[in-house]
Amino acid sequence: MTLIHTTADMSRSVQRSIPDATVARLPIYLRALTSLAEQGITTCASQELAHSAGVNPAKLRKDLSHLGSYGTRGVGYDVEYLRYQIAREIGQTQDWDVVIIGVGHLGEALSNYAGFSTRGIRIAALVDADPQRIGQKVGALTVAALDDLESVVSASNISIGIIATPADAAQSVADRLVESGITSILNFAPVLVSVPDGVDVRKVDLSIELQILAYHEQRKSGEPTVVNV
Amino acid sequence: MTLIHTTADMSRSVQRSIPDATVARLPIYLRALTSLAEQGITTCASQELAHSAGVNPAKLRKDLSHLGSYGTRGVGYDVEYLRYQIAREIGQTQDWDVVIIGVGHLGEALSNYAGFSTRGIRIAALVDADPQRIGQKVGALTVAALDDLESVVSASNISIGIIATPADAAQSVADRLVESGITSILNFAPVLVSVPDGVDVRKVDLSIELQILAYHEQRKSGEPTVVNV
DNA sequence: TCGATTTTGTTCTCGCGTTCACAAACTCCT
DNA sequence: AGGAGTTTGTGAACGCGAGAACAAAATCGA
Repeated sequence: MTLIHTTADMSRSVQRSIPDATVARLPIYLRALTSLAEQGITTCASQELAHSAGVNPAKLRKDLSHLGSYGTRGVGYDVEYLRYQIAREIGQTQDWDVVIIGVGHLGEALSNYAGFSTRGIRIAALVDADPQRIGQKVGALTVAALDDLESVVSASNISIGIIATPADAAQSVADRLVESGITSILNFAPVLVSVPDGVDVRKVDLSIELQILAYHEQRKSGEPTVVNV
Repeated sequence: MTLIHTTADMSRSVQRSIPDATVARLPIYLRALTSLAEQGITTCASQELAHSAGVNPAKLRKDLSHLGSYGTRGVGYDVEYLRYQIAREIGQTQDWDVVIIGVGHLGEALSNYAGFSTRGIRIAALVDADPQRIGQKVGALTVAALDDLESVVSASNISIGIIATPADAAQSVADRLVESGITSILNFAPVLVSVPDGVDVRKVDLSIELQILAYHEQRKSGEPTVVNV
């Protein structure tokens, strides 16, 4: 087997820094592989896998090449083996505990979202500032007080925080998450939160997604006249 | 066969094709400008605006230059004027009607989301397949039957569809949206939907966002101790 | 064993987006 | 009026990612 018997050269700096664009696609490949496995398919070529993931075969192969050589030339990829390798790479061999701050409609929807559990995401705690909300049950969880955020985080194995609060509370919540040792944040509040270096923030902005669609919609309906010869 | 039209007429046909990356940031600038206006600020330099939008000043200026020359050298930008110009460009001088398909937890959260109305997004209809859900009220809206999707869309001015169904229903819903004349879709279902050319689909995948964070989290905690084979 | 076939892993090229750096243009002050 | 000080708009350099094309490696058949 051609294992990458790394020469001492690899030990410098970051062993393998996978490009961001690739990292963002690995979960898609993982999902596609899981789907193939459920259909009883044990081997697949980059062609098929790329198609069911909606990407170019060359891009798929280049993405996978960042992880190592897990395919066999002339044959393709072993579905189960590749699935495991990707899962290991993106940390899906373990569960990741998450706290949701802000149990409004969105926070509640997130805590009820069925898709998380099969992808290694576990909602471990809910936190809200509203005294009337505190103590209420959402699914199997009880809403804790925002004041107790730090103790909630440190009492469990939580490593990711989801901000589902109104915009004006987001920065303060982010600060307290960082204070509690959280270094990964998913922010749904429509505001920019600033955090120290070393903390990752991803932002999901529902309004902006729709505004982008509206822009294109306007262009489509607006001026079909100018197109010519 | 892929048909590639002559590129010679590009100079005229697309009068102003704003780069995608810029379009995605215009709503952010708009939000920042609105915030400045609420503070009574009437003029701002690219420096400040860029800071409150979280981008590089040069990038901001280049983005704005795609819309036209709305600034004054030596002075900066008139907040209200620029705000209007961006709003006009991205179609926020009018309201955009949206239909949500799938009134589960997520669909309900979206229909209650307060942030839409101030950004020109109006939830105009809700649709679900579950007979028990049909006829129920969510806010001011009544849930319509999925069977009636086409008539719901054509009876109103709806131009954008939001898919908030389970994954296995998404493609079928997308097909029917396209059939109804919808050309802009926001897809929350964790599956790739394929649509004809001319239809825009944006995808929001909550699991993937968390999986990306988990990947970085793993790298951060995993190996500050480097390999040494 | 050898050639034909298949499919991966990688190299190369191209285009887009980001950022720097600077000229153009505007205001203010003397 | 003219120079000093600002700030925009844009040309140019750079880096990253996408996709095409090809060499390397594995299987299969004679």
